[in-house]
Amino acid sequence: MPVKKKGPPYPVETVGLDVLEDTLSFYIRSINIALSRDLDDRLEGLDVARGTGKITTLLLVDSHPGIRPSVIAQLIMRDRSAMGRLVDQMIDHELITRQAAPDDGRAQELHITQKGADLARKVRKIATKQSSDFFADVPEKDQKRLLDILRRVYRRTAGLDQ
Amino acid sequence: MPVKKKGPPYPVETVGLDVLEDTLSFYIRSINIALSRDLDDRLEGLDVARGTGKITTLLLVDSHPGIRPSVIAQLIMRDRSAMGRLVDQMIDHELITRQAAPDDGRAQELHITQKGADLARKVRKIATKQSSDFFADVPEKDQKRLLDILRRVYRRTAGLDQ
DNA sequence: CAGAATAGTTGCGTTTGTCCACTAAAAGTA
DNA sequence: TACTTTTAGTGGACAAACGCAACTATTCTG
Repeated sequence: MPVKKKGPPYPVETVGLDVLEDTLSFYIRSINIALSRDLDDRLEGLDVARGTGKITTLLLVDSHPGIRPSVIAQLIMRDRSAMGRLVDQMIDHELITRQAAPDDGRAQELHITQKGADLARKVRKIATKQSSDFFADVPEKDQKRLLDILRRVYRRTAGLDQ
Repeated sequence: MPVKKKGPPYPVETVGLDVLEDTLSFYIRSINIALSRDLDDRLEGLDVARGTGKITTLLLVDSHPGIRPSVIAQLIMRDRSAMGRLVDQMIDHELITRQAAPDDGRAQELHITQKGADLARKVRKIATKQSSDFFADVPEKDQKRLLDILRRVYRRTAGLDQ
């Protein structure tokens, strides 16, 4: 007669996720957690840890000199107040500069600094490597597919299409 | 000679996302934001707003009577301390109960309450509907594919395979 | 029995984001 | 021109949530 093993009544590997098992939202949200942690680890001490916000802002300002905060805000799906703080922070770190827009007194234009440009180069490498490492197990073909689908969802959600 | 239009130097629709354009991480992280907001809206006042954590916990406790906090923690990718607080909160709301595990003095077993079970029923409906609404634009076939791929990534990340 | 590992708790600090109200400027309207 | 509405950005207050690290109590290993 086999001895009854100890251990939890429901070992992790065997637990069913109820309806979440088939829910895209659940997986996106869970993977997001792991993804963000992994990315943060790799950005250790780089003035740009935590959140998609800083990275995206840095890269956008670098590749679009004079871009406006409100435009970035929409792309990273944050409200203007959050965006403002983000900009403040990056200016403190001397990654970007802010100046009034010449043709619109309400708006600002953001520009990259030397330090920001240097960081942007590093961050590009890290971000792309991180993503490909993280999804390394996913077959090439599936990755492409995933990218296409998610890009579409993102663009629609951010209001970039139509 | 055409008059020079006002407006931002880089209108949102035309801004390229630099290397992020092809980075899975970026899309996952961005979509996650929209997804979470949408879900929170739909959970308005339901004792279970904010975070994948509460929903998953509720459903798991409901479908696995006696499940342990540490098992759930691993599935939702949180540390034990975060999980503990989550449990406290749900007990305060009288959604679940906690008791010592009979066979292991260190462990606990969680059980659903009537109120919790009722809520679980509602939440199942909301969560599945939310996900399918949100991804309604994605063709059925792509959704299946997405689900398969993401499920695999999740299971690997959460350490459920092997 | 001694040492290592596991489950859970608690305190601490940090960060992050959201809501709301407010200013200034520009655009629309008549 | 005068009036209204919309847009860009700022600042404060507030509320969570999360992770780390330290600590207790069990249990497992050898």
